[in-house]
Amino acid sequence: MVTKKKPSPKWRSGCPLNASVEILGDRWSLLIIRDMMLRGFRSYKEFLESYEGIATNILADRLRKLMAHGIITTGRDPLDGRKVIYSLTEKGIDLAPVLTEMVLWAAAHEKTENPGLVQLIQKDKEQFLAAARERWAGKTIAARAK
Amino acid sequence: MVTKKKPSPKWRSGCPLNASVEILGDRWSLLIIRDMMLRGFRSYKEFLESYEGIATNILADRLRKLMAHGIITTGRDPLDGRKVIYSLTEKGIDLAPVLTEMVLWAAAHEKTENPGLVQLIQKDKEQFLAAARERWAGKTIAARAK
DNA sequence: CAGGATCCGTTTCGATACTG
DNA sequence: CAGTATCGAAACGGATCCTG
Repeated sequence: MVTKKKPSPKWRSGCPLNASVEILGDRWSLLIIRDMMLRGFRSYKEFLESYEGIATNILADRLRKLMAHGIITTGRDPLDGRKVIYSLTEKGIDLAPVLTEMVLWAAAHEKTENPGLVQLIQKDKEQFLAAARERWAGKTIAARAK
Repeated sequence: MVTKKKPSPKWRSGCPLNASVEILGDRWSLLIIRDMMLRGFRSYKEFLESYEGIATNILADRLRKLMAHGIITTGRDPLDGRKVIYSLTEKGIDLAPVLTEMVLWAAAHEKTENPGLVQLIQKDKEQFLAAARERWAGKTIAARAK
């Protein structure tokens, strides 16, 4: 039989978000970004042991995709050359407002976890974002100094 | 009836977003919400013909899930009793800030589509959100008044 | 005809085992 | 520790069928 090939330019653009939904519309990518941004995770092992229980191949795949999209970078821990660490890029850090709004929405409408963080964000959103940005800016530079 | 066999308590909670990632971390749900919020889509047919090309069973499934999560409701078009229309609930409308931040992020970092809308949002985010909220509040009430 | 439900071949995901 | 290989399970897409 003649097999129809799918070259997979399936996601035609034309409306906002069409391109980014590939990365933002994925559970694991979202959770990895959240864990880096909100919990400070940086290593493969930390993500693996995160209690969502991601599989090793899926984790590797998503890290690869996030790198391909320029949202994270990889490098060696400057303090311990054996360890591989991941860092958010500028583009990744810029997702903080998206994550923040998600957390606020979830807190308002779903049963909320970690009310402390939520209250902190609610109290001063701008300051929280600035702090997150600064914290990550330093780490990114450190990681880039390979 | 269809798949009702989903106990799957796989998603343990403990950190913000864990509960909501099920809906926010799904391509199709995200696109449906976007199409309702930004493009004013309301009917099954409109979603189906949206150029992302969703399959009928997938669309029906996602609409069901969005309803189960209380993000949309269904009802008859008050102007045409034969038509089924979907509306954002309050909870759904509250996703506007999340969508807005996503659009801004995508515009800043991916090749941007529909620059007009993006500029509109950038110019006055708060006013855009207020307008969206008001527009939908009216529609929701109209849809519920039947 | 709009709004789905059902069946089925294909693609992707994910749990586990294994490796440098 | 940081991943790859494998392989069954689930999701997807597409056509078709059903119901009001």
